[in-house]
Amino acid sequence: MRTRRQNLNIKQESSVKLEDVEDVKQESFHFNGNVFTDYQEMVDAKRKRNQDMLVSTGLLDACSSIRNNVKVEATVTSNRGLKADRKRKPESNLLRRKSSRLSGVKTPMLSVEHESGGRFKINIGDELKVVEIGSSAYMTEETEPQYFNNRVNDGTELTIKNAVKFSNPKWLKNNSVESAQKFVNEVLQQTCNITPVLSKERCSPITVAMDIGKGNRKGKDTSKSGLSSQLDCLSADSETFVAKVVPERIFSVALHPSPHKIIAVAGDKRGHIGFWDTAADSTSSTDGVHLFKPHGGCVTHLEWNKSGTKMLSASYDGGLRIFDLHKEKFNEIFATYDDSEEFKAKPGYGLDQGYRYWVQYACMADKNEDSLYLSTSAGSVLHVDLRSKAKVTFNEVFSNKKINTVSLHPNGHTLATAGNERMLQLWDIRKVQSKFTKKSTPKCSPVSTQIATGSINSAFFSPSGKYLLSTNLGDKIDILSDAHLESGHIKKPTHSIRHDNHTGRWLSTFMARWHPSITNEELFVVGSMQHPRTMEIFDGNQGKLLRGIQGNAISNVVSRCCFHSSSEKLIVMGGTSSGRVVVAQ
DNA sequence: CTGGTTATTAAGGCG
DNA sequence: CGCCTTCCATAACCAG
Repeated sequence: MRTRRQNLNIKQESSVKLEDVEDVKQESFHFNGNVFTDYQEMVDAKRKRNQDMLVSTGLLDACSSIRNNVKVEATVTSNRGLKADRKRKPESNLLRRKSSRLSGVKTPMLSVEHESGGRFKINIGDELKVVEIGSSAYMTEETEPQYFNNRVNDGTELTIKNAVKFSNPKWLKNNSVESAQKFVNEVLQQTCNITPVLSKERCSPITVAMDIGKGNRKGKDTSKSGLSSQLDCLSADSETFVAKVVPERIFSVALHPSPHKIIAVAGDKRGHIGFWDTAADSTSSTDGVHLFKPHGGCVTHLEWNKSGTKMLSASYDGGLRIFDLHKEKFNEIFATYDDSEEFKAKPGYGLDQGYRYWVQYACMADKNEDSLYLSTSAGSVLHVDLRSKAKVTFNEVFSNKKINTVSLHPNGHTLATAGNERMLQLWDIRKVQSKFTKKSTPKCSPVSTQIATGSINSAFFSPSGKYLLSTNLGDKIDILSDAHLESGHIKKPTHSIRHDNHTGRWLSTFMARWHPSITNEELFVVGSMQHPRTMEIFDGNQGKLLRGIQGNAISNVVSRCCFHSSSEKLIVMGGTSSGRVVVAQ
């Protein structure tokens, strides 16, 4: 908006200037019906008009009062969690990129030949010498990725020990491997051995009190219902609610389903996955944080299975892994490869199209780790069924542009895709599947579509299947009711909530996400650009904001959020672009 | 119509 | 504290 206005101003100015140039010849200047012989006089008159306008409309006062009120208190960044070990920082061979232009260095014939994953190949002058520069602080001069797409290994099994060791050494300690091993054995495994009590008490659902959607939450005593009091209680005020869990920007978050322990997981830009046992002994040096690096690129999705024994991780590097806490491995279950001869035996052979092709998103179909849906930057959607012989049961182009998320309706056959083509599309998977097996049928088309005014960051079906929730760059959060029953063009969302989704390129995009439990009220959580930094909880039925969580623990924009699966206690987590995780409970 | 350019965004690191 | 870098984003705009 500001940009547009600025551009407009520039345009107006420049057009005025052109007129002025004309006027110079006649040596008179026109403004507002008056003629000026002196250019400066005309400019002054114009400035006075503008100033009067600002004063008379009260804009100046409003601006200064807003500025005073909005003045953000400097937040103290938490020191909990991962701590950098300066001694371990690689010293001399560290190459940091510096701007030659800004430091006034004359450039020879420089050209960037190729850039990928932060690695540059630069041609210098006539020699065409290829230089690679590691952009990441810990990357040394060793260059060519050892494995396809910079993956951490060739797809063979990945032990806890190695997963820890692949992490950026700057954030590791001497005992990191042992403490991670201990965490898996003593915390994760034991938590999972206790039978969940969730299902038993699910029959007493908490209900939404109708009076809490009215903005400020004053009627505390009138609403005694479980949910509203829980919403009120949610707090992010304590320093113990935040920790640095991964070194870099968080792309994905997940909470372990155990009702006994709150274990938060976050995936970052470089392929790290950090676990945080929020109840860990505060005397421990890492505050219960354990770092692994099973991937070579952004970890775009993390998802636990129902029992909490396995966790799927998906990455831009094209690899999908399952962290199995009993096997104690981060094993690759599927990975894309190009059509090089050496990969012929791999199930993902020939999928990778090289330049600008990557796996954007992957998720389980109904928490089943054998059935996975993937979306790619090229607009294709794949279904990977590990039980089938071919593994890839379809690979179909659904869009001309990148698809950001896929979501399967609980009915098992309606798939929602959303992406940069500004379209939300619903597909009948059964038809796509049959098209893939019998190659005769024509191009498959979506059952229904909804057009958005900007790229769509995400679209998810609610756990009950009633709603479809999408977050788009037209600054809207849209809720569609019974979208899976629609056909053709969906004209209007049931609720359309204005929401600033303009995160820019340094922050992960917002994706509003549902509470995973099926209850009467369907809640969703989303990050926000608001000051002070906020996590927002909405009521999906009403499309209304129920609670904005703020507090000392939230010192950055929380880009990615999720709920704990417990239907008894509300627990929300969020991840920021500095690798910090907030848990509000 | 399309390929190229630029503004925008937040936060950590470094001097 | 102030400046610089980050960079697998998007959108709007502009030139060819």
